[in-house]
Amino acid sequence: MAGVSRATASRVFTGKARVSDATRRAVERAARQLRYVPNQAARSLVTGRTDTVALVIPEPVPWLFGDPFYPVLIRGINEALSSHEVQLVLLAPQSPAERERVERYLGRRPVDGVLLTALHERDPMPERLRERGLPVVLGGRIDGDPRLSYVDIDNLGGARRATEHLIQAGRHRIATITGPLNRVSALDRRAGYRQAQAAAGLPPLEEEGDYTPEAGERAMRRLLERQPDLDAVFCASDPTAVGALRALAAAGRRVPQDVAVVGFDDAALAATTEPPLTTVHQPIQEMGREMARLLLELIAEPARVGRRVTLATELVIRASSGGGR
Amino acid sequence: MAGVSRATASRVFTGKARVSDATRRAVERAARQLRYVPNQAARSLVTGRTDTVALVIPEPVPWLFGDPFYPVLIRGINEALSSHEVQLVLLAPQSPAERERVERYLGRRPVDGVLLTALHERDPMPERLRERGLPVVLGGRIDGDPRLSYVDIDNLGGARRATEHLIQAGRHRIATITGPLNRVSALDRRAGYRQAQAAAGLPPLEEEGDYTPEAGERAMRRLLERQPDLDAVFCASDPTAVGALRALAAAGRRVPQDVAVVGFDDAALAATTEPPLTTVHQPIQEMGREMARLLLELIAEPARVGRRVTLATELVIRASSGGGR
DNA sequence: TCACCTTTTGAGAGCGATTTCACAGTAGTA
DNA sequence: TACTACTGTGAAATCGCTCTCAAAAGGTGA
Repeated sequence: MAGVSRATASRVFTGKARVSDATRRAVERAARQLRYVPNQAARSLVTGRTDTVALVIPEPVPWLFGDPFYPVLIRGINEALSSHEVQLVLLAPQSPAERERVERYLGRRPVDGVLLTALHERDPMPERLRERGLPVVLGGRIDGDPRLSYVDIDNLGGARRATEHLIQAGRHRIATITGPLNRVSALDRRAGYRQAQAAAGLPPLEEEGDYTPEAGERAMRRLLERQPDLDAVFCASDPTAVGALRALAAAGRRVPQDVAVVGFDDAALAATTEPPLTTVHQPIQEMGREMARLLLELIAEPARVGRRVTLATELVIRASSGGGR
Repeated sequence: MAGVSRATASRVFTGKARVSDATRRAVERAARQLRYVPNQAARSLVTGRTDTVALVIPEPVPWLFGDPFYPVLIRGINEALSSHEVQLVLLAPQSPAERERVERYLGRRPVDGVLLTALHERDPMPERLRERGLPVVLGGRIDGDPRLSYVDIDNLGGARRATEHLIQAGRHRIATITGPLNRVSALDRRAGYRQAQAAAGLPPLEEEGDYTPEAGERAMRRLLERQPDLDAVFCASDPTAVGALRALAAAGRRVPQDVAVVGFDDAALAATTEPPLTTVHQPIQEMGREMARLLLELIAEPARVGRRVTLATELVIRASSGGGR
């Protein structure tokens, strides 16, 4: 319709090669009239690229409690992707069967690369995908093949500084409510707590939670039974801290006068608790950006060895820990 | 490697044609050794199918407040999809620019069909996608081209019954806090409230919210100023009702003795408010199932005319409305 | 005007699968 | 034994695009 060969038309749509202005316009006009859009499958077949990357969120339950973790992460990812005309798709398997289906699906290479988050400690999925030749970047550290790239938050350092903050505020009977201990992030946060306690010569006092307020509340009650005179608690997540605050209120303890509380996440809800929550800020959007950057690198240069990035956390001091250091 | 032609190997992987048991096993063994997986792009090119459908969630902000709306919807969708070996991918554009990119992307037909939710009243996206020949099913009614298929919740009927319930409980000064009025669902719920009020000869008393607790709290305060002696409020969502409860508590009103409260959604949080919330249950998982079913039909038979399904809602009576009818 | 260089364009191969069509075997029937 | 009817398999076309290579067109300077 534009009076040119398929080759030239293709040049207009891919935009790489030079085409004279006149023909470009003719082709574009024809395309508009015909409502023509290049077929993705045919294009992928020859280029070997789909210009799509997947974010796999194998989280069965809550999209993180009322807190915009994924929206922020996604915004960061899209930020890095947008300049490359790469589309992000989400895969959210809600059961083990669906996880397997997602893995089979990804094996057929409908995407150029995969971002994985919310992994458990020894999840085999990333390694299997990498073996199939798919570029993979993890959100969150995992102890495994050193060829796997990841972007992590400095959970250990953040937890250590949070605990140190409590120690410097004069607290001496500091407990912790951990996250689910099959998650590396939970282990790292506990390790940070332990380091700080050990350095100050204080004994650890721990109860396991699972990052939810309900578990946090139960764990706090158990801690109060075990050690009624505790004067501080480091919670491995902000929702956990919310639960702990509830349990403390129910037990008649004042925060921060009787018990200081520190959380982790700097979720939106941290600023709105009563009292406002001292917590560890994690740069979620930057994490997304960095994950996407690494993945694009890996796609461009698949032979590349695994790269690891750890992003710094920052202590945000509010009223729940008894104020500034 | 299996000593057969590509044609036969293909027959094994597609599974449609008959292949002798011996060759099937030989091909499968070879595939396993070679780690061979059919390439999706090449397959799509010839079959014209991608065995993928997209769920587009153009929601910029909260993935619905701490409430698993999308996980439940997704579970329903996957339920209907799983028997057809069709993979669901999510597209979550977080800005107008990203929405456009998603639309361009879908135009290249990387999916067989599209599910759309959380639309505003006059959103042009579904119509544009349908024009491009993409099968589309909407989650939630939209007034537009009758060729568009949708699955809706009976918002009007649910709201009407909720209001009637308040009237039958002897309330006579019943207000409503609506949702964002650019959403069809919010308009329908308001219409249901109005119908019930008009039928009982009661005047409407309305404030606009946006389905969030914050807006609900503000709206409730405004209502109390406008009509201090109101004795009931119908809230267009459960989070809205949570906000309203906060405002009522702050104003010293007892629920349900002074003011009866009814919500809409039957979100998880409805059962845990103080007092537990009377609300309108919507069958989210069934909605997802039905959306996927309609879409699969449409993919199989694209010429099909638009189909509309409305799912019934159900009033769940708890303490916040003063008990049983 | 001619030789030479640069830009623009077209012909055709090829990406990796599926699928049609025809042809061997193999078995069943007369 | 000959004929028919299936089954199972392979050869080759095809899907819609991109990209290499070579030729045509357009410019430049002598």
